[in-house]
Amino acid sequence: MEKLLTPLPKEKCVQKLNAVGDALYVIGGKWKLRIIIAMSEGNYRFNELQRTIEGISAKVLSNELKDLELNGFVKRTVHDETPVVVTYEPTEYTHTLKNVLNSLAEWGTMHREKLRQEG
Amino acid sequence: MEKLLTPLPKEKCVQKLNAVGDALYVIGGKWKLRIIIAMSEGNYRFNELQRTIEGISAKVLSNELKDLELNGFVKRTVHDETPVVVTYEPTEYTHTLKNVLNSLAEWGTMHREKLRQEG
DNA sequence: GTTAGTAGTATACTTTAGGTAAGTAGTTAC
DNA sequence: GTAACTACTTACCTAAAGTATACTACTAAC
Repeated sequence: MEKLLTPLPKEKCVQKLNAVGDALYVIGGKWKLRIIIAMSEGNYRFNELQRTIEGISAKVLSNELKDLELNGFVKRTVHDETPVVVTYEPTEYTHTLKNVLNSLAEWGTMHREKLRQEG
Repeated sequence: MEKLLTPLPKEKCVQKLNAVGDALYVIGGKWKLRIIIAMSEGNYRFNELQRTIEGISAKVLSNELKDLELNGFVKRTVHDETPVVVTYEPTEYTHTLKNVLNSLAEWGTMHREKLRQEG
């Protein structure tokens, strides 16, 4: 069996695998990236996020927000208003995900279109 | 509450959420992207993949490969050799994930480095 | 004959992610 | 007073994912 492509050295491959593994560890799962997108598009409040992200329950949203906050992607603020308002905002660090989000959204759009054409 | 950024219209946001949702539906989960990377780096055989991808079991690898084949990311070939050799190769369609994989690997590397510095 | 390699499958069990539904606590409007 | 909004929490359940070990069946080397 000959190789189909010139592969990177094994070490490089493992490095890439580890990098992607680290990324998935913090932003993997069904909801995290969607929450980040919804936040980045101006949805800052709990119920606003829940309404925007179709299918997510309050429990899951609550848990995921805590997780994202812990990992430095979300800043939670309780405002002194009445009724109480809580906002969740993307941090500076979240903006480093820009390329990831854009390439994923772009690919998803292309894939969706491909599926649509194939029926 | 004023908006922090000028958000896209709601419709655009939902479109982006759906696109990412579609993407995650086929390439989400703990292993699929790692398998695609390992394959793309010249690991074509079952045990070779299992050795390269740390932590994956034969059962999971077997299931994920079937899934990836079904979705058009993997071409499975049984070779007439002795002992029997089976190869799993990335398809043309898999190459459309290039940007996704690169941006994710790049971000993961950066994130890993950040974690390392923070201890 | 035994060890090691090829590529898996089978079985059984555990863990975790996520889903469902209801409840809590406070405020405001009618 | 009661309905509806805010932002959640709690308890329970299920299905998917993961772990562990053993097993098949074939070949080659020692």
